[in-house]
Amino acid sequence: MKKDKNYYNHSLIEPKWQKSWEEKKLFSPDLKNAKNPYYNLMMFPYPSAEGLHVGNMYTFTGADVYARFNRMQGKDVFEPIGLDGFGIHSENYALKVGRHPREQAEISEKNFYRQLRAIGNSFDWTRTLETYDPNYYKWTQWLFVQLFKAGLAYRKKAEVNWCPSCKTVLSDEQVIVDKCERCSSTVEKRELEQWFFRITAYAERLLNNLEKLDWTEKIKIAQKNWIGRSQGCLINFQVVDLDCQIKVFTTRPDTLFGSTFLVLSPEHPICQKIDQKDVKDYVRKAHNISDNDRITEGKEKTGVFSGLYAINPVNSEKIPIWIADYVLMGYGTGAIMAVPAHDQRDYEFAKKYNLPIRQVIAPVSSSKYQVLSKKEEILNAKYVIHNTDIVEAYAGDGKILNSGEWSGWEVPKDMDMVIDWIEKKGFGKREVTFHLRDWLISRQRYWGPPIPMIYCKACHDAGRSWFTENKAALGEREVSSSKYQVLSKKEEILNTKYIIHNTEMNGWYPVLDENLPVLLPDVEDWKPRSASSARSGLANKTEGPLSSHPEFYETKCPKCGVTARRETDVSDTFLDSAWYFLRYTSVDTESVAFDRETVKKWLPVNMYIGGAEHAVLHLLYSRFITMVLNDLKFVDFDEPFTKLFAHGLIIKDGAKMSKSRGNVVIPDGYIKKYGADTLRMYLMFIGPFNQGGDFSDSGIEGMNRFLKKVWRLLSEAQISNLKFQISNQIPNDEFAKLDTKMHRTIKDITEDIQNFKYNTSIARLMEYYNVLFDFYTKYKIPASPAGRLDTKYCKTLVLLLAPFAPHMTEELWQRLKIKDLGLKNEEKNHQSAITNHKSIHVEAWPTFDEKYLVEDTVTIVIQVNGKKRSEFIVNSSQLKDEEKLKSQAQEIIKKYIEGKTIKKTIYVQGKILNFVV
RNA sequence: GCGGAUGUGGUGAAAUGGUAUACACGAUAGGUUUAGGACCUAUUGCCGUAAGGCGUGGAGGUUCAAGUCCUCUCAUCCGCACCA
Repeated sequence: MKKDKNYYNHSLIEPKWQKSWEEKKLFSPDLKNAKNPYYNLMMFPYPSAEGLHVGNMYTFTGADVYARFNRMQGKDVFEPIGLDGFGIHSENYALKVGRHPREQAEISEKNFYRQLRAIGNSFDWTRTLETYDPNYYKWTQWLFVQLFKAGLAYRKKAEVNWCPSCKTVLSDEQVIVDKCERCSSTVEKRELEQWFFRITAYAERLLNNLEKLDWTEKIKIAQKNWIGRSQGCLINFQVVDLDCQIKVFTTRPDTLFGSTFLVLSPEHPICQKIDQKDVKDYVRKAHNISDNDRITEGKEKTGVFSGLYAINPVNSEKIPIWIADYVLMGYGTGAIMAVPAHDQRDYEFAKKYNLPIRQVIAPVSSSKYQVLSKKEEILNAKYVIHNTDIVEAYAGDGKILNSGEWSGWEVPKDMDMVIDWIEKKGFGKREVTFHLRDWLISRQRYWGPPIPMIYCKACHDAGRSWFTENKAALGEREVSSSKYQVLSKKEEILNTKYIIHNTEMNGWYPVLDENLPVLLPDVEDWKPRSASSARSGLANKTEGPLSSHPEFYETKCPKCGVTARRETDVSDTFLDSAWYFLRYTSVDTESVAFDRETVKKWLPVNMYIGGAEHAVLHLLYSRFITMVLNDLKFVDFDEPFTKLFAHGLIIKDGAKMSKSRGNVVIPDGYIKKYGADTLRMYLMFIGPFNQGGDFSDSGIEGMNRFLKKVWRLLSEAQISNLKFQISNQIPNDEFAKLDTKMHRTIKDITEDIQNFKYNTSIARLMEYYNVLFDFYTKYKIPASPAGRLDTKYCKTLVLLLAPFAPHMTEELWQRLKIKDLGLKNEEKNHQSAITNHKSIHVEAWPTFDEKYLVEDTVTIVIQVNGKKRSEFIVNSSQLKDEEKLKSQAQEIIKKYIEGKTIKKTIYVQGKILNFVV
């Protein structure tokens, strides 16, 4: 490449400013005293070892443009960065390359921070954090203890998702259909005793708060669906000849008369008690197949008759109880009342097993549903109808029939009428059910914060637990959380998700605060172990690598002082990231997790930018943890992120970048060749920031060309002190045009950046450049670019460009401030000079004036019947003179309207003149 | 099945109900250059010599005027999924 004097040497200039900004702490706000705090946060990355790819760079740059824009608006912007380097994803990579996770973390950290510096973001480099740093995870463990003491962390034996490849349990949110979120292995079901966080206690609040959040709508919808609130009715069915009731949950209590059998999930407690071979076989078989197989086996329903009957409380009918795996234990009560006429699944089941079908809803006459309504005999049937011609269930509205005193009612929208009736009779009650389940927090892995809990067998045998000694504290908690209540023994059996403080908690004590952190020991055998090799201290078949290290787990009971055993599982990596935004404000404090005053000043986060893939993972967990901290009076807000913007995804060849696909694009090569500014702008130009796009390097040359053009226009080709002379040769209206264009550009770009429409912002910059270029080319003055730069037109260009191309604009800005520097220095020195002048990135963002937005002349389009036929230019002052414009226009388009009558004329001021003929 | 999104030139993509394709990429021609690159100029939705016509996945509708609003429909992508 030929290097003339005007050559923009990005490889010299970019590192120069990156170093300068960091050294001067230009982007490190004074957290205690900032007047105008603005917390601009991008979801922190987990440092994959290939390094930062352009997908990461895309999202970070997008967030950075926003931060820089706001900083120039006069806000004290805090844009921290850190690494989410604990957890399965990092450990799996370490496994792959055969390196110890700690060693790999060091390598990744170095590489990632190097890359993050090279992209030129305005990060606060004085306040970084890494989740695997003991100074950080000490407080992650502290947080766990807080949840435990609040009764929100508990152990229970439950059917959990087990990834055979990662050799650990997973939370519901980490199972995608039936595959592990990390390695895509099919997950298995295992009955294990595990630590859970009681996020379900916050289900209602997590749902209701959504309304007040200024978040991307689709994320709110995803959370809403995941929480999955449904309102309905709990109904008790007495089991015939047994002192036992079965509770079912239904959202359609109005169809109760049509319930002709009950169905239990194979995991339902009652099923375990039935001593009947076919039942036992079925239950065992159902247990052994994965959820996905249940679904994919053609959806053919299977089941078995339990031999038991129940009484339908509304009409005292004796109805059979069946067991079928289409009923899930994890939702509702694990038992349903089947209404085959009005539920498709029940219908299919009834058809297959020849069970009675009774219609109790008559479809409204306007309904598309024909099959039921045309059958007179069905409508008139009194009671049980076997195998009628009904071909599918009808789930819509209509009139209730065959239902005793309900017959003739319209199907009520909110079911209040029906539920009130049921409650009065006393065999059921109003109930709300959620899809959300408790957060399974333990992981049988190495690379995470050890769960800071201690199990003491002596205390266990004596029936002691932390709770037995702290009942009072806990009681308070129970009152403050509406949904959280201790159920009776009986309810526990039927409703396993609410098992609280039962014997499983006996013997458990949290590690004392002064003993935190529980350090993750440096062990050689850190790899996940197969179940068979696990040494069993507890009843668990499946434990993490730390369970082979007595020097780690052997400890003293905080209560009675005898030898006790530490928990050897580590916590889920999503716990690490559920509170990091708090820690950023207090990375240096050693006495608390976060400084309350600073947090109060800076949080909630003003703008959180991140990927939509975290809709039900990180974002839900962070909200939950914040609510807990709010309840425990550690923070005074209960939502962590006021605004959330979901950016798009950069894909490559139509697919998400991933190492398995081999389509990961690393930015380093592009940065080396074109510079970070070019790549930043290219990425931002691909499309709207919330849409992402396909990465191809075809357009990158063009963007580099644009930046070089700007540089050429404004850099000092010949060093000169010539001032810009306003020459008489230049007509005044040329300046008026420039002014209009400049103010228009400021307005458009300001609005576009606020809406994350970076692509059109850049387009406007290019247009503006083109106008300036034409102007300076046409008039060939001033003689020197240095003089050009010192005009408001060019300063504005540089300022507007600054958030996108921070390095080049800084260089230009500093040259402007030291115009004479070049006279004394060689070009080389010039490019490496750092000045003490105010950085462009803290200069004021240009403002526009409405009065300049009005143009002198306007083009009016002439249409005939809505079709464009011509146009003409009118002086703005004449726009109001409608009659004159009309006659002018008619003259112009004479040939189109000759011989026709004008029926109507529509004039849109300054835009369109439409003749209807 | 439910929910969300997206369909516009050769490509990435613009368009408060008001000139469809801004801004780029690519392509073609010319200039400049020892050559290549870079740079500059012009052209570039489709059909047509032209006049003109046709064009925003498809079919209707509302309107003086529809990419935009309404109804139906097709395709692709992404969530969730036997949720009672």
